[in-house]
Amino acid sequence: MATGGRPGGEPGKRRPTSKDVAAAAGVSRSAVSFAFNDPARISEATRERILAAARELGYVPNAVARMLQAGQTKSLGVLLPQNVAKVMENPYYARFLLGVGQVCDREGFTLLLTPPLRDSMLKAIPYAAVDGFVVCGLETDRGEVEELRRRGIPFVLVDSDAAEGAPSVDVDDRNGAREAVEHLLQLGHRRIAVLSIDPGPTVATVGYRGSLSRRMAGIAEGLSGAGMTMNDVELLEVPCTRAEGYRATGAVMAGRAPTAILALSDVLAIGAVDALHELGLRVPGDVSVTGFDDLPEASWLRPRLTTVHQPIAAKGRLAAELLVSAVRGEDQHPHQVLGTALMVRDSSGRAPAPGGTGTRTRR
Amino acid sequence: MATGGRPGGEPGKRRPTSKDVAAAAGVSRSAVSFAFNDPARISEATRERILAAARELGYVPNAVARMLQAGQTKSLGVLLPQNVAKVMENPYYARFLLGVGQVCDREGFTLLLTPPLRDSMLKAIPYAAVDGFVVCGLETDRGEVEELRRRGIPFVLVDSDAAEGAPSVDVDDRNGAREAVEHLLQLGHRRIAVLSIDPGPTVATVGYRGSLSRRMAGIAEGLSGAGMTMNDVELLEVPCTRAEGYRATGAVMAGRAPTAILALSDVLAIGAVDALHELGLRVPGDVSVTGFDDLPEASWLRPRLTTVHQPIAAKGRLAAELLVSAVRGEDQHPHQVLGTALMVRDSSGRAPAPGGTGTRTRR
DNA sequence: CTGAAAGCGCTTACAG
DNA sequence: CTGAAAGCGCTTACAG
Repeated sequence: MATGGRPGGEPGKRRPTSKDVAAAAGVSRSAVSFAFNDPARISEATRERILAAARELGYVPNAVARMLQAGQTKSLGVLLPQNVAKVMENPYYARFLLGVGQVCDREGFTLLLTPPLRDSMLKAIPYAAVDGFVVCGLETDRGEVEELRRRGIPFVLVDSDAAEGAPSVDVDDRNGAREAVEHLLQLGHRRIAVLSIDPGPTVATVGYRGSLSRRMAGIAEGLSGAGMTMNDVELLEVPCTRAEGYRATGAVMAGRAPTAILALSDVLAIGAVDALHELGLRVPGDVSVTGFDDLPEASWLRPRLTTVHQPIAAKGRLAAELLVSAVRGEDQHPHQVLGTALMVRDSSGRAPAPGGTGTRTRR
Repeated sequence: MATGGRPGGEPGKRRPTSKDVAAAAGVSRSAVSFAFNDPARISEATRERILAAARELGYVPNAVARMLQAGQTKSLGVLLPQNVAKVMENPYYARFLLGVGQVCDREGFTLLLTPPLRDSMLKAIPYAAVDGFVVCGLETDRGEVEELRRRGIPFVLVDSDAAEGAPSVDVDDRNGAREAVEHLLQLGHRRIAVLSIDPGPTVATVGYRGSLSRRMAGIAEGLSGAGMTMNDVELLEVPCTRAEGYRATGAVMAGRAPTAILALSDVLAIGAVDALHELGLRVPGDVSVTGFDDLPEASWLRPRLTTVHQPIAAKGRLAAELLVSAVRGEDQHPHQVLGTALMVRDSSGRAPAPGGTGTRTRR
């Protein structure tokens, strides 16, 4: 429904209300309501008359009024860390929303996409007509979670830092990242570039947050097994798009030219592979590439991408299920962590002979 | 916000209302409202007291109540032809929603995804708290558009049959499909399979609708240039997923084995290419494949997909812009048609020597 | 079987 | 500068 007085189809016509229908059918507004919601309570004749009047006037009950009265919206909000366009550009979110959508479809909820308001995810809350929020990638400091909780609105945190007691769903980012590094190290790679996701401005003041911090920790852990530290890898941080992965890879290959690129998202890895091909380099012959996410696309590509699988849709599904429970006031199962797994495919291989860009064909 | 009494964070705590805040701060409810919406109207001391009380109680204004009173929701609905999970599985929609999202972000609207209710797109309308709808792929018969219009809710039709007077956005499907066929015919293909999107049950009773009907017409037109008709091609209709494209291609190659597959979506085409590779067939050496949409993925793949480009994001953007105009009661610019263009890339080539599966390597 | 009344939580002219 | 009152459009006990 639309609350606005101005219609699109027939300009100038105010949307009819139950009062209009009641008048047209010569009954009370309650009778109109019953005709729609509890047909058994009125005689068939009256009901037919009301429904006919409604059809005639183009009446449908106002959704907002109904929600206010019902005290529920039957709609779930997804509080996004970026604007809608950015999110939709990222296949990761399409997959995540698929999972959330499965639950919405099954439970009869509709799905509201809520981007930050004036750069704040929390500020968007009072403008969303929903029964609760799936909060994506909130860069939590305790304050924000506390604030969420104080408002008494059901919510589930995804890809954040687990805040004690707050229902949340994560994957084992640390383990996934560690496995990816170890894989590359085992293949003999020592000059590794980490193609990471731009953590935004807050990183300077508060350090890494959420999944990114766990992945960084996993990388450090993996490196330490080979006696290396984060200082021994080249770290690039870019927005999470194929184009940026492409661009950054061009830049890094023009410089210290690693033998392996460990990307923290498949989208970035895909851009990296393209850039390497464009430079006339073979993947994995000259440079190995690993991704993170295991998007469906990762195995469509040639070479098929070696990447860290995370159950994205399942994460969305679980988050939505926890949220629906919370909305219904059922018990909470606070902190859930789903597993990751390294998928070794074709984009990673042994490091080229040590010491050398020698054999490498540069266009 | 959430209207529900049951919070997720602190169970049992009723959400505070402006009345609670007013009581705590010792002022009237109007004062509370002013503190949030028109701070200049009250003294700084009072305002601070109110805001402090609100913070203390975890109060945020109820979005639904606010919408009801304002007569607008600042949110746009997308009326989907399928459930949310299905839609999110289709990269076409991700791209379309990207376009819609750009406008929402810019104009400060939030985006509600509304799947059909009991198989009816129209039935979902009275449950959506939005100012208007982008209606995707409605299988219009005049009745439904008429009903939409009578309800006085702003709407814009996308990928439907243009209904006179109803604002709508389409692409030139017919031309796109015709170009794809002509391209294959020019390359010498005569045994062509059309891998089409399952039109759903209504097709039996009312024939093809919307973009699908236009694409079919374009194909027929293209074929006629070579003295062929629809009877001379093999038509397969499957749900629009990569997996179904894969499956159908396996089936069709086991049968009459065309030299070209014209898919009516990139997702299907991608599945087709995979299936052909799996069968040990070369693309385009043994079989040519063309797609429709020109998803970003189409040019990531090897071979890069020959496909019909349609400006998906632009379509979403334009639809949302028209809708926002309608919501604001501005003038309508009814029927907009965006262009398509054949992108000839690497998945299509000359038909193999006529007459023969002879040279083909079958695993 | 039907109607008058209260109330969901907010905002906003209107008085003071 | 602040408060009491009406109203957004609906639903639902409660009387009749």
